[in-house]
Amino acid sequence: MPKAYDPRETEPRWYDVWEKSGLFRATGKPGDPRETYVVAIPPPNVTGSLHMGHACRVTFEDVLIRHKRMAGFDTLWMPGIDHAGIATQVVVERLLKAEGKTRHDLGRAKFLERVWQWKEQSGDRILMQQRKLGASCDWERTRFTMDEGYSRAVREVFVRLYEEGLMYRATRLVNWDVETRTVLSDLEVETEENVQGELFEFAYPVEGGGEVVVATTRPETMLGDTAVAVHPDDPRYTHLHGKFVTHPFAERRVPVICDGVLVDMAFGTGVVKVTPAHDPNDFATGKRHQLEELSVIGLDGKMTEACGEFAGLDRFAARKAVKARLEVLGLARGSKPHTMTLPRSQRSGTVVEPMISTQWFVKMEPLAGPAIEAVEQGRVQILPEEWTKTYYHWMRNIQDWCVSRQLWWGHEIPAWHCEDCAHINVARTAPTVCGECQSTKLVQDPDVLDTWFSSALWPFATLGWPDKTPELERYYPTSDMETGFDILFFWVARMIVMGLHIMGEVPFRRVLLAGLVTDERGEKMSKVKGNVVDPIDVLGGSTLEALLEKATAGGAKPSGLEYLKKTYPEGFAAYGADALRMTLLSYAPAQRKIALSIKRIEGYRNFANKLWNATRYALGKLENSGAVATGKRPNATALANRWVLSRLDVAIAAANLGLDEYRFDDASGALYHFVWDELCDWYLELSKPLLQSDDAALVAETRAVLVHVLETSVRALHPMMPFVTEELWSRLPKAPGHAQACIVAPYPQSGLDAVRDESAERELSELQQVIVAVRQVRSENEASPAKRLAITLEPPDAAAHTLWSAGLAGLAGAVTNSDLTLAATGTKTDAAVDTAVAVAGAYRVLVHGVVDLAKEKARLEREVTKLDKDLASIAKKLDNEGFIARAPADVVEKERARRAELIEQRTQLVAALGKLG
RNA sequence: UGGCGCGUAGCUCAGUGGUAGAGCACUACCUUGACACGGUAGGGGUCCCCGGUUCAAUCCCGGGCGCGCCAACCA
Repeated sequence: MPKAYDPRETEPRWYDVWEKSGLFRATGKPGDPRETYVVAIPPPNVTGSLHMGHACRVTFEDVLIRHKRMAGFDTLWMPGIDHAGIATQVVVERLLKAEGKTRHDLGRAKFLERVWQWKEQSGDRILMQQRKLGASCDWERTRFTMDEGYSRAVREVFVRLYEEGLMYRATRLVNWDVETRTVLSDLEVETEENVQGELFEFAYPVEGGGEVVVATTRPETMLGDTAVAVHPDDPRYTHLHGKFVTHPFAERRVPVICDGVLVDMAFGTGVVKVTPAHDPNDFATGKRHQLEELSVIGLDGKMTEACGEFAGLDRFAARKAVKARLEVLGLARGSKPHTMTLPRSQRSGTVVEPMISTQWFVKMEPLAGPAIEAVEQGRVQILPEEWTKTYYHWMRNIQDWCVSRQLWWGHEIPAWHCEDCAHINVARTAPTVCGECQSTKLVQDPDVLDTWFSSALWPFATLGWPDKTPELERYYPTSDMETGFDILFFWVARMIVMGLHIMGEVPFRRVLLAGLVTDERGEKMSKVKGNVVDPIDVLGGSTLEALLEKATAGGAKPSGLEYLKKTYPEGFAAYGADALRMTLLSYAPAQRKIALSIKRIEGYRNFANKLWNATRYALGKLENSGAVATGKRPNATALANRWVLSRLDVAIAAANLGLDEYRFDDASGALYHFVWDELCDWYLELSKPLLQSDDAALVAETRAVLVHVLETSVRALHPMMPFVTEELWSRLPKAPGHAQACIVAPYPQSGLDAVRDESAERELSELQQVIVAVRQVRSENEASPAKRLAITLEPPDAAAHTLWSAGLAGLAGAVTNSDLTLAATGTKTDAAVDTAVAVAGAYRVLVHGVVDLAKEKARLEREVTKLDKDLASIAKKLDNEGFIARAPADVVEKERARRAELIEQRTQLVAALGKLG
């Protein structure tokens, strides 16, 4: 067995074994008596390559699944890929652009062929990358949101909603992305804050003389102004009520209206230009006053025919031109800087243009009610709980959902427009004649559906709905939905809505929301910043040169490259999937940010190596002994053996609890600390003298405990670190009839695989205190651990004496490399000048032959200072009458006992100090 | 403007009404037969500030300051 663990060899080998042996598969058999546990993966975009966010999803979900699989559930982890409408179309259009073509050159059918072609060649890449992280999905069930069956589900839901009056077509002011030329839902619009813009003022001449000055950040929209509004109570403008102003470019009379909702008297001039066709507030105002909605910006972002001399200009060019013309006409009234927020498209980044357009909408209010109720009643639990408030807030203020998109790549809308009577025929299959006029001139709606509309059906569409499949029967509702909090509205809320409405049942029992993975400074990873850490590089390692090259290719800024050089001067070692997984798990999942640090990954790489070497040690000690892990807790009599089983029990209990309650940090932390701080630091050290004992029964017991504890620890860690644990498990000697592999071995249970033994813990902690005291003296006085020390130990009472004479004395001597003499109970040895006196709990430890008296004095003084500090804080309580009178009796008693012990310790140390002079 | 959250060691973060923790970093010593991807010992904190409740507050409550996210938004 090599001295250091190398994940590069182990990981692909075991993954292959698991997958080929069918160990990831759910049975799917209706008769299987096991309870089910189901997770539907948040499907990554087909355009995507694995990033840290995905790695986080894969890790968390794989941990959940592996834990439940080992715990005996019939587990199904449903994998898949999302067709990602806009993102994918943009990528393929970019490819075409390189060939000097647009999608319009190809036409719709040819273009879609190209997208499918592209999907075939790159679609599986991310699935392969998920495997590298150890994802134990049931791969044979992999679904794509544009599969034939899935499309049927989408169509079915659309038609049903339409039939129920919940899907409707309407002309509204919508968010328009002029770059990709499609409508966006409210959620796809992001606001850029603190943009420095200008507030431009100009005058409208009032009919019959005078003028009113209005202000705007978008001068070009004045071409579509169909009113000027003042506040009805504004005394400055009462003379304008009922008047008209003249539009300087169009031959148009524009009415002055009074509107208390739109106008804020205190802002600007108190007069507002009203452009109903291009502003949400103005749109609402227009409805209130029956104003004309004049569209002046076209879907292509250019000014429309209605704009006269400005027609055809790009919206931003038109802004300049309008301003210039107003200057010429003498109507400009200056401008001032203005801080504002800009709505931008999440996809293209372009400024979103409010436009009047006819689109398909889902009526959300009737659907939101049950979705709120389901959470209120606990049928869906959201963790961390704080998010439920956010969920309610959004659901209670819900707006109708615009679901049509002017794209080619996506689910086609199952609606056919009649060219003769304009009737809209919504149907599951293409109709041949119009249901209204029997005309055969039917044209399918050219739009596709919002990708999130199909995603909303994910938990049941993946299981075969609308067919009544056995899978659907067995695995719906799913168990946990684990995902990033950033898509709570986009996806989770909509899945709950659709699950309840279509299936009549929640889509999952729990929602587990995780934070965003950022770089170690807490900054979002972005190609431009150059701080993207590719999970695959972490697994297999990468040089700084390769990292820089990749960042450069990704378009990183020079400052980003500097950051890379500074932060990762050595590049990455091959840390392995287990190390990355443990690192991600070590952060509290609910944190808003998971600030991933490479140093931390290195720490868990070291942990994997620690576990590897603990096993290496054990295998050496077990060789040819016939000791095997039986899967049953061995009987233990020796203190160290009882103790390690007790500590293992505590760790197992914490691991199970943490895994059940979405506290992966607690679960992984408990096992990490058990393995490193207790198993390796204490038990393995104590086992060395035990295994050298002449007592054959003791040696046999210790071997049995050693192999059991290690094998159980490995099983307990498996969900988190599947690769190294599978490898070690395969090497550990096991009794016949054991499980096929660690991945399907039973998950350890508190009380079964280990058992709490409080007296063993108490007694061993005394041993630890004594050992630490000796080490402290050694470290302070005589650096060399090679020097053998002579020690006298004074036990506080007869019981302690018995314990130590029964074996602890030998252990302590062996571990501290010293000859330990156990003093008779009640002896107070008069310490010689070269003897250091240490106090370990109630024990007095005398270390003889100490050379450096000055250092020993310093050590004692430090100890006394610390005791004084502790005593002062206790005194503050015990001297307080209120504390004695009102604090619980056991708390008071505890403080008194502690004070007594500290005073005794102090007395001992002061006496020792006196000896030193 | 509203909602949610955060402020704890140099850094990244756990945590609790009664003794303040981890990982990394730091200091000293140690290549001991599992492991230098290691061991032993050690240094390091006004738990953001001000009030209140309490015998006792880092924790609960109120206010402030700073920061983040989400939602809304004045042309």
